[in-house]
Amino acid sequence: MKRKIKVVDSTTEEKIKEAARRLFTQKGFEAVKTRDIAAEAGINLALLNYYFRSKQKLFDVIMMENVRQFVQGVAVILSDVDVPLYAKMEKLVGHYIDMLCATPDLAFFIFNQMRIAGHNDGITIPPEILAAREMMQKQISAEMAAGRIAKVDPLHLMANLLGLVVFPFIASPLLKARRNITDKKFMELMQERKKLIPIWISAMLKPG
Amino acid sequence: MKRKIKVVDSTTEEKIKEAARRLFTQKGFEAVKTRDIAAEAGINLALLNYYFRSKQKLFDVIMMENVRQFVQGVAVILSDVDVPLYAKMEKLVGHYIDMLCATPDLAFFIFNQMRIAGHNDGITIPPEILAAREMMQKQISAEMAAGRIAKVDPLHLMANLLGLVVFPFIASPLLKARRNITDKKFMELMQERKKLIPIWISAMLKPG
DNA sequence: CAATAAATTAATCATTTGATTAAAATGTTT
DNA sequence: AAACATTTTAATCAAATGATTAATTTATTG
Repeated sequence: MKRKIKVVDSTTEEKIKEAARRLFTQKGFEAVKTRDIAAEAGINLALLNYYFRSKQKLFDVIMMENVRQFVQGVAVILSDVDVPLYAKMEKLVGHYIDMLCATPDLAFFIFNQMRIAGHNDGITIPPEILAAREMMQKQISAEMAAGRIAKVDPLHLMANLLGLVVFPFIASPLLKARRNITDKKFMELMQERKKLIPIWISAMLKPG
Repeated sequence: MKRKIKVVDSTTEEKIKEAARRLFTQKGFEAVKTRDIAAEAGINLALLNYYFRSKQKLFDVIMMENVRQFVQGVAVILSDVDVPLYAKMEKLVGHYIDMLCATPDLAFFIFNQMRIAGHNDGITIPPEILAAREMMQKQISAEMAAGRIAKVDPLHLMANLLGLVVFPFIASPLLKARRNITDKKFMELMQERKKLIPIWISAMLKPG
């Protein structure tokens, strides 16, 4: 049967996927029961298996889409050799903060899955990201060689940059635990960080 | 019955707790089955309930001990008003990095639980930590007022400090995904960070 | 040693949970 | 409308899972 042109995509399949995405991203694979998904989506339990064969298959779909969302755009930004390092950093930070403001649970989900994967078999980092990272690191190394930034292991820089961007979202319950930090205030602070993080990184990188 | 003096504490109760700690900390509550714990501990399934009443109760014990471990010492370091800010930072960073090197999964476990708690009822931050944080923030505010450090929301500083320390452990699978980063190399880099993070933070804080 | 308490085991229960099935409802085609 | 395919539903299954029980073994006490 030919699918109708999806306008709002409120098809059953999509309802299940959206419910599953919310729950899986928030609670992880094991904590979510197929009946939870069915209830959240407002559909019959059997339809989950009708459309996705199994809970695991459904999760794999969500997982793939989540990884793609987390990764999409980043490779493009990092790979562009013409953009100087500082501008690239600004772009990257802005991109990630915007994304995490929209879907705050995403970071946790991704890193959790990587950790689980690490405990089991191998880890699957999208190759585009690995490539983009190599390119970024070459650019960093060049800056170091030119003496424009301090010489430290590039991994430190990657960790610092990502950590400054991502960590507040992972630790948001701790940070919000102060009375005067509302959700709104938190988001404002994250917006501030778009400008602050590149400045901070630059300060950290001053040679000497 | 009087307990024998615990020498190595290889009692059944302790074996269960250690197995449960490993599994819960690594995989979370839902993913761990009581039979997994029994197998890991090498004991009969019924003994788990004999000693801890239920899976939930056992988890609560582990949870409390994990939080305590994550928090212990920090309040002491932060609260000492006599120690100047920079020295305090060095102590704090060293303490956390040492702890996370010993038990790398701990950070993830803690933040995950806080997130889950946040989705449900309220969040429970140990009051000692809240108090210590207030005190630390006062000290920071004083430095700002004296013009010795840049004026930004203290929450940024807390996020930066914690993020620089904790994030590498949360993202270690990503960071290790490079061929030349072994576990040993990773640990060495974390040791380096003990000295680097205070320097970085100082650079970030330069008023100006 | 006998008696009592504590620790351990195997078997079993009652739910939960992922998945399937057969029938009913809805939609599409001719 | 008749025939057919697709989607949805209620009922059910089999395995997994947290927990309990009754019996057995081991340790402690009088």
